[in-house]
Amino acid sequence: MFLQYAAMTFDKSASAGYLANHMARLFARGLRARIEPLGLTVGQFPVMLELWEGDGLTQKELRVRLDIEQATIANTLNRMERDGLIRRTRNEGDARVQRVWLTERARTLRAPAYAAATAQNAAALASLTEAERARFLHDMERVIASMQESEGG
Amino acid sequence: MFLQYAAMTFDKSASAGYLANHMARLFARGLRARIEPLGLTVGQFPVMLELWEGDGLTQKELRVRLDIEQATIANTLNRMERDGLIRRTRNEGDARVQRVWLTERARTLRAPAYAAATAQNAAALASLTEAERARFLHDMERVIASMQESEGG
DNA sequence: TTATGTAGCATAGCTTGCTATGTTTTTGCA
DNA sequence: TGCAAAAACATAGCAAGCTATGCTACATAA
Repeated sequence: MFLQYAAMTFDKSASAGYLANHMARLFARGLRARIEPLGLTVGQFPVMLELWEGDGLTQKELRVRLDIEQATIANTLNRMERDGLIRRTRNEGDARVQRVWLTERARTLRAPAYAAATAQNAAALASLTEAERARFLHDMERVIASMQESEGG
Repeated sequence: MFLQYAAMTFDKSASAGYLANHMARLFARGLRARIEPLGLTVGQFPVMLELWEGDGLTQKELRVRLDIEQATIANTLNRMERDGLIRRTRNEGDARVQRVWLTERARTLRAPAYAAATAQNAAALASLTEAERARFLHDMERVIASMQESEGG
């Protein structure tokens, strides 16, 4: 009886995938509201994080570091170039490769963007203690690692 | 010095929002691969979970339960009707309201869809103990609740 | 050297999320 | 009763994710 019951129900609030999706949408909503005044979008944000740490990266380097598909990064870079956040140059020595550079405007956004992301993270983690936050981040990393493994092999 | 350093850097692997987004994308990739043979998509899946528990819900009821925007659920329902998963009827008594009903085909997908979601959750949580999983799900619910609060007020 | 394969990027077309806005029906109040 | 506000849903248009496919440049092997 119990097994049959278990097979016929699915508690969404006990589903990691369901909760992860909901949590990520709420993070995106909050961050979107905070960075919209800066002229940034939530998809551009992770690219900016990489480039603020050091630009001149190739499209492939961004794709690998951010773990997104090649077509996704290509389209995001198109919008970022359109919006005046980046410029792209061809690589000498290998004409297939392009390098991505921040514009001056993009550089000025760094501090307020960090502040926006930090504020959103703080709001999200408000009810957790410092120890619980560290543990929670670590658990997310473990879950990410598990899915990356089951993806690759 | 330390504060200045902290203000000028942003460790993405220490950012809850960054990790939540990455984790949710990996969940979606895995679930997409598992339910694609069933003719279901990741956006339709949460709607199906609600309807399998009892159909005849209104669009507004789905919107509130799933915490997505009205336009999003409207478009998802359009695709589900197109794909033969649901039918919509007008509510007697209030012509503005519609009720959503599963088709026979949609009902047959319940067991294999539950199995797919369960398998994806298991793969994701493989490296966590049973106690850690429970704690992790609970922490996600707390984080979700915090963001919903800061949204509403 | 030439043919074949691979690497890097672009493009087409889809889903799923969002905001903004329009339409119709119902409600509520003067 | 009639009119304004609100409620429920539809639609337009954008961002960001995906798969599939195409193009060009480079590498490699016969």
